[in-house]
Amino acid sequence: MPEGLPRPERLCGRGAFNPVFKTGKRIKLPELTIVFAPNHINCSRMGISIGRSFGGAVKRNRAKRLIRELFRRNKDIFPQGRDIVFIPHKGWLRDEDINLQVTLKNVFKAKDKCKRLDSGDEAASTHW
RNA sequence: UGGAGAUGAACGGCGAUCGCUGGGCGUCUAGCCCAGAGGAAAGUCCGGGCUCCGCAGGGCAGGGUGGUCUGUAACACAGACCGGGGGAAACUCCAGGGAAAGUGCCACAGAAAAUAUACCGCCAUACGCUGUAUGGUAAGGGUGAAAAGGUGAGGUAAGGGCUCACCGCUGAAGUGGCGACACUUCAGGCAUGGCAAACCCCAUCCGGAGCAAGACCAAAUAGGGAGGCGUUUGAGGGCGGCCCGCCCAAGGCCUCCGGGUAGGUUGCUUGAGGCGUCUGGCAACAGGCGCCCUAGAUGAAUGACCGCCACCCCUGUAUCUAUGGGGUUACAGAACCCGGCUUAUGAGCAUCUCCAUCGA
RNA sequence: UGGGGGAUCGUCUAACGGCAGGACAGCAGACUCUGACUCUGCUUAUCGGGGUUCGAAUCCCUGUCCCCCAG
Repeated sequence: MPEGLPRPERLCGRGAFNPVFKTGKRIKLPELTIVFAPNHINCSRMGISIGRSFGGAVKRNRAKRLIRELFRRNKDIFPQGRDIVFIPHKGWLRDEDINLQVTLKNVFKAKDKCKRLDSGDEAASTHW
């Protein structure tokens, strides 16, 4: 799988973000919240929503870069054909992101299992 | 060597891999090459450029500035100087015009808070017997943040610029300086208590909005829209608020087909640019010559990881030094562009100045 | 990004440059057999830092935070 992240694989504009927020499922982790919805395209797209309350411009850019890097390096963990939005929480960025990678792996593995068993998206969000 | 003050520059370097943004080349796709955050990019507190409002008119209102001169595109900025405060000095701080144009305020306390006045006092006179009345006085006490020149001497019933000397103040003249102002002489005999960051007066400056300005392309939706000419009348509208003044302008005629939302393109980075040098100037700065091109995103690019060197920190061995581990630091991220100001900041570096000590 | 407004007890609010007041809340006491109501008393505040002034919540400068508008 290529490790690039060109513009078609990112969410741009309010028109791309709003359907995800309206119809998407949410997974809440202590570090961040993940919202995802199916998009009817082959590849999956990602976006980051981060408000002013997270910190200054340096902190926000830092968080965005780290999340983008994580997504780009580990595309195979994430499900295909989804729009995924990451919302980092306030106290993040104090620790390293190694833990986050592992937890994300676990999350989506569990989700795949549930999907196979229940053949639905609903089961994943309850545990996390 | 120690302490203090002022100013300036810069915050790792090289290489490899995977990514992002812009530009160029290319068979326009694969790919290759080049470039890619700061001194504050921040706050948005001032001043400009640029764009539109037709031109950016006059007065009033409103707002800014406030020692002088100079610099500048302009400034609330900078430089030099003047005056005052601080410091032993280098140096530093000051919204630093006008209180005799007018209005207002000065709580409590105090006799009195600004045309002066008199609580305790002091003195004189009268009555009277240790007080009362009248008059004089403002030196002393007391109040207050502030009490109507200060100190000393003479004088006086007691006192008082009442008189004198010095200081301060005010006015006039002269000299020096572009000027703020300084100095000298003479006169007045003390008059203008403070607050203008209270209203205000004086001088001077300011048209409004802002790149989401503005220009262009253009799905959807509605059916009209746009441009030009022109007369009577002057409705209505526009020119930051009001008035004046100015302009557009209904109905008419002619010409044309567009309109403008979602979205896109542009504005968008060559500029009051930077560096070096010479000349003028005390300086800020200006001028001449030469060289250079140095981010341009739009859910918003500058990241991750590895190696070597450099620097810093820590622990043990060790004490010239070597080895091991960790870190690349603080504040912080361009959003039309400049000049400032303010604020946030870690460890240092360089230059100059002053003081103290030691040495020659 | 640009433009405008604001910050006062725990909460809502008032103030002429001169002792920061009121209501609710809290605490204590009184009343009551007890509680509620009522009464009395107390506690608690001018967003931070400078300046002007004798004196600042108020005037000026500067920072922090919040709200609104344009899109």
